[in-house]
Amino acid sequence: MTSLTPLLNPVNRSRLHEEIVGRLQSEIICGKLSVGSKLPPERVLAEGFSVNRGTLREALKKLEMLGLVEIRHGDGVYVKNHLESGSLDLLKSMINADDSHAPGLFMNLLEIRKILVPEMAAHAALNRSENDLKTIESILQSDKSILEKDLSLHHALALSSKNMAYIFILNFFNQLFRDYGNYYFNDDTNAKHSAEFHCKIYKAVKEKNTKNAKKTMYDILAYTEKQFKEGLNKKTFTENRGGET
Amino acid sequence: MTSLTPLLNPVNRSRLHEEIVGRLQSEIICGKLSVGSKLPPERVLAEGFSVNRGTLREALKKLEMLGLVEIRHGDGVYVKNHLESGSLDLLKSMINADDSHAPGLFMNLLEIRKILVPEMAAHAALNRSENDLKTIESILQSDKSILEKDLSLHHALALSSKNMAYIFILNFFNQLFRDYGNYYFNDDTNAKHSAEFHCKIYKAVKEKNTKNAKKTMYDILAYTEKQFKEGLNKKTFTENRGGET
DNA sequence: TATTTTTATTGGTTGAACCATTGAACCATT
DNA sequence: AATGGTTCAATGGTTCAACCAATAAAAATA
Repeated sequence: MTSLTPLLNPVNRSRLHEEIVGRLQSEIICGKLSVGSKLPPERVLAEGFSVNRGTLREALKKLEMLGLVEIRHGDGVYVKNHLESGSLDLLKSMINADDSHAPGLFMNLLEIRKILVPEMAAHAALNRSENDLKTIESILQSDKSILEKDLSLHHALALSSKNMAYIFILNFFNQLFRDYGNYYFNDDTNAKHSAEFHCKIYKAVKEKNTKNAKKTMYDILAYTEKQFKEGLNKKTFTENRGGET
Repeated sequence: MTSLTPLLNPVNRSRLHEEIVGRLQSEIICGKLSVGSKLPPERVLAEGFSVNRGTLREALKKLEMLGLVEIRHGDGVYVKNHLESGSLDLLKSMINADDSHAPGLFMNLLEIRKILVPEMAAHAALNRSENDLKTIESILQSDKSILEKDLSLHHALALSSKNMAYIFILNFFNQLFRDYGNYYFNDDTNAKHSAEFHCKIYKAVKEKNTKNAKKTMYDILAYTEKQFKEGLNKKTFTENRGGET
């Protein structure tokens, strides 16, 4: 199989409770369900959605984890203020669900990434072991796609930093870029820039040069941000998901 | 009620599926369940835990959201590499579950907070509206506890930054400090330091002085980090949770 | 009025079914 | 041998009908 499968997103075959999560999520976020108000009982909600109570409960459970509702045994389900209790996963959820706000939210994330990840690179350069270095080497020499290389490299740097918080936050970014990264890497100029970046950052980490690691990382992220910003003015956002190994 | 309820952790009245989440979570993280391996079928697992299948499913759903397993319809449930796919919520979960690693993980988070939140403060100073300023004022003049004031203030700054990513990441920190913050604020010297900080940051934001906002925030976070670091050498960590409005 | 007891509501759990998807084995065609 | 279609068993997804457990509100009691 060659590269004849350009934009085959994994078909959106939502499980039933996911559908319910999506609907309630948007109603909570847009304010139709006011903060602090009590939702109808599970039995009523289930009936309303024409769905079994167990299925509905799985949806509520997910909404609870996203920080959108609070479930109180014996009492009811209450709408929370997502601005006060929403989780990072909710942000991802919002990007995937709301086309009109997605570009802005995405740029918000790139902004933060630009602050955090260069610092991570510096820590990686400082704390990396010999094994970490070998791992990075083998990633760069592998025959994976440029996107996969990039994701793996970032992950390896997170591991090298020896800070679990970097690792988990980076997982969040990587999950996002696994969906939207091709929008960037499909451009040959961008791919070339990133390939150069891979070499530079490897060198900096090898030499334990924290300053260079930080600056190298910052430069590529700033470049990436610029490319996304320009691109997002032309096309709609969510149609850029997916495709190609 | 005065200060006679110092260390009453919210009684561990785990809902049944939470108990299961906890057990599977620790088995996955410690490596007893190897990455990529398939879990027994739901029906078997449920029997093993002496629990209904629906209950077990709610547990699996949560593990899926934490990035610990992948559920494939018609196939099975597979263990994922939490270092590659674990979410930020998992980090919180680990801190609450694993006493021996909690201090290290907590310090990891403080490290990142020290990088991110000063930048957020700068953005807040830059982008704050008149309304944002009034909100901050009323928070500082309220009669809430110093901890609650601190949490509210940070939230208000996040809102002022006009960057949704800051808001959601800050929610994460706030949820953590709602549990462990009293460990810091119960010390009068610390409380005094923070009260001064509140005034300083308010002034900086009012004047739209991004540099001062950033530095003021950095200073208090560095101080906080130092206090936690010293404190954690003396006592065990999780016994410091809780208590007191 | 304050406290205790009762009751109705509501989330949590259970058990037994059936539906939908997947992967593997098997078969047929080429 | 390789490809594509068919069947079948395993497994997650959903449904239904109960019952248990916690809560809040109402009623009874002191």
